[in-house]
Amino acid sequence: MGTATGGLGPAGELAGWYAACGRDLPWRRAGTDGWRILLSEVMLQQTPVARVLPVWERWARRWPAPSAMASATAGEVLREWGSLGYPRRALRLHECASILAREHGDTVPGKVDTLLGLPGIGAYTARAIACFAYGQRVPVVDINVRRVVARTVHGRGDPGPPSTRRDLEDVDAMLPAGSADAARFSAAIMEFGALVCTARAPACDSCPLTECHWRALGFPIYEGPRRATQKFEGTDRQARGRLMAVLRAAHGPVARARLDVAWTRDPAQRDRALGTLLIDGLVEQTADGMFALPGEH
DNA sequence: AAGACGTGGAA
DNA sequence: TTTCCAAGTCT
Repeated sequence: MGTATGGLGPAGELAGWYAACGRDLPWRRAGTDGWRILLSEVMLQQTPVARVLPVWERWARRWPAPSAMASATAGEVLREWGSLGYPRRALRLHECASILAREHGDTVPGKVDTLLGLPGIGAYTARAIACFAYGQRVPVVDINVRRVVARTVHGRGDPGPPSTRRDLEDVDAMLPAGSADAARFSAAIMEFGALVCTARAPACDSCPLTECHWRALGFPIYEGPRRATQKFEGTDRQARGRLMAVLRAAHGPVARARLDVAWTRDPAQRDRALGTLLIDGLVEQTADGMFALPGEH
C-alpha cells in the first residue's frame, strides 16, 4: 500500500487495509445474528478482545436467543460472565434479554432509537448494532474512532474529553454514501485504531493512510485536559470485585463471615461495598440472612 | 458533567 | 512497582 493510490481517499485506504489486515473475529463472520452481535458489543465495552473471545463463544452456544437467557437466573448469567469486569453489564444483558423476548419477538431491533431504550445500550452500542448487525448507515463512534479522527483530521494526538454530539457529526461527515461501504468503513476505522493508530505506540511506520494531519504537523504532543487516572487499589470497586468473586465461586448462598474474610482491611468499606451490591441487584440476601447471586436461592 | 463502575496484561 | 489502557454506560 501507499504507492500511487491517488484518489482512493481515507475510506478507501482503510477499506483496503481492513480487507488485508482485519482480524477474523467470530462475531464478524457472515450470518452472525443481532443477538450475538449485541452480546459481543456489550462484552467489549471497556474489555479487551482476548478476554471476550472465550466467554462470547460459550454464551453464543448456551444462550442462542434472548428467550434462552431470559429463562436463566441473573445469578447464572453473572457466573458465566466470570471475571470480565463491570458485572452490572451482565445484569443489564439479562434484563435486556427479557425485554427482547417479551416485547420484540425474541429478536434485536434495528432502529437506533429503539436500541437506545434498552438497558446497557448507549450511544456507541446502539449504533454498532444497527451498523454491524443490520447494515445501517449510521456513525459508530468508540474511543478508537475518536482517536483516529483526532489525529488524522484534527491533527491532535489525543481526542480529549468526549462530546457525543460533536463526535457523531465528525464521523457522519466521513461516512461513505452507500450503507454497505459505510458499515465497512466503520469496522475498518475501529480496527485501524485498535491495531495501528493505537493510544500508546501508534505504528505510524506501517500506516496505510496517505494523509494524516497529526503526522503533517510533526506529531504535536497533546496539551488538553487529561482524564484523571482512576485509582483501583483499595477502592470500593476493588472491594465489590472481591465480594462478587466469593459469590461466583460458591455454589449457593454464603454466610456473612465468608464475605467478611474477603475484605478485612476496612470493615466499614466492606459493609458499604456489600450494601451497594445489594442495591445494584448484584447480590441478594436470603430469608435466613445468607448472601447469594440473584435468583440462586 | 464529573465520577463510579472490574479486571488483567503490557510497558 | 506504578501507570496506562481495553469496541462505554449511567447518574
